[in-house]
Amino acid sequence: MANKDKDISTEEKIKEAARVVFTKKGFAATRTRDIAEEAGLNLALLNYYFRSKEKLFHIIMEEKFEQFFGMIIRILNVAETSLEEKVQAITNDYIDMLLANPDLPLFVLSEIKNNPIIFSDRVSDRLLQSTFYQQLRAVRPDINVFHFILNLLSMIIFPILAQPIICQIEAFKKDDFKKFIMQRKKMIPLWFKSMLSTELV
Amino acid sequence: MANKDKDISTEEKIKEAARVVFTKKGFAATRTRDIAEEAGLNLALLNYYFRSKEKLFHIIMEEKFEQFFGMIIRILNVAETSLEEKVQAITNDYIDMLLANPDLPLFVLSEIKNNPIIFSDRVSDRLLQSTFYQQLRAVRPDINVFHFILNLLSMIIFPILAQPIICQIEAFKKDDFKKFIMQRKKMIPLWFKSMLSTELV
DNA sequence: GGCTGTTTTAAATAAATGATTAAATATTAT
DNA sequence: ATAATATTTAATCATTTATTTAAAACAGCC
Repeated sequence: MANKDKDISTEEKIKEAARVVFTKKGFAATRTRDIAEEAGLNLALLNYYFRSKEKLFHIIMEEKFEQFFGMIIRILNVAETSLEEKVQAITNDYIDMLLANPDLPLFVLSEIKNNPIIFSDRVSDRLLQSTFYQQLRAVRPDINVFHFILNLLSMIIFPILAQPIICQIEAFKKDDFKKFIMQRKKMIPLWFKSMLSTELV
Repeated sequence: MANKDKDISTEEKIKEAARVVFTKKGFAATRTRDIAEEAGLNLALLNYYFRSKEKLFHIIMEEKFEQFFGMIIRILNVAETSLEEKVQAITNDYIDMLLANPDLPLFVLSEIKNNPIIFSDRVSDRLLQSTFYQQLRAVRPDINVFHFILNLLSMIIFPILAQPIICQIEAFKKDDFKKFIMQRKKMIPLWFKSMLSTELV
């Protein structure tokens, strides 16, 4: 084998370019030439290192799915933390992650819709067996607590999805958007708590 | 001019097929052949009636943007209704519309992101000048009430976006998803009210 | 029926794009 | 240093796909 440094370097350059372009434009809209250009490399190298556009895409997609779901699952499954602590942790860490990866949610939602494979690691099951889920059920045995999980994720993720719309509002420039989202770090846990104790008439 | 009925019929057949395919797959992933096939018509007719794939797409896109934003803007601008009534109306009507058009939100978000044009009718400005916005400010002058608008839309729209994920959960079959969303019609207004009266520490 | 303009069709064209090849260059091992 | 191996490049191929064309089918009208 040749120089390991260089091997990793070009292969990783391609993957990094693929991450950027695929998550920004999705599978169908990205051309292999876009990735090669983003990486500053010859087009043929994509097929040399990864056999095809599809194979490269699958690698990136799996990575991104793990990035999207992994953090949620891990936090919700911690046994020692309280409900409030989990909400706080999700809100904080997930907002930070999404601000650093604003293309991630739309990418994941789009590609799952195009190709609703059964998740290899059964994300959904792990969610339903999480300690968070059990803790919620203990507080609100009267309703399907999946509503609350969805509300929490909605309030965190949707504003990121809507960023291109929100940023067209006069009052919002690039910087303001980040500030606006950061404000939510404090408020979402409070709102969540209020919702959780809302009586259904 | 020849038979008007037939003119409208084929032209409308193409538009209807284009609505279905474009909203399901987005611009890049749909081939003109897909639309022709969906319409049951010869491929060349697309270019005969509409000059190009792009021109046809723009027509559908404008339609869909109006469908997505129009109802919100109209309800939020009614002068006579109370805050509670507006929340109730948005929740009810918008959930119904989205259940009938589940591909709409992802389509709109994707295409706006690809091409963040300034909206011709200034959706964002109309939102900031709506009576709903003023009513919210009257109740909560202490914080940026755009947070509340976003929370409301998040809780309504995000579950539809996440349907392909949600429906992989064992407990959710197609029918259950609709029931689940319908339950939210009653709860979202109550949750919203709770959030609105949440004190920030 | 025959003329006129419109609509539809099948086939041709041209551009875009994923993939391959063969030669050139660089790296490693002997 | 030299052979062997691995990587990179430019050019090309093959396929897909949007668009055009030219002729056929059709409708309305005198």
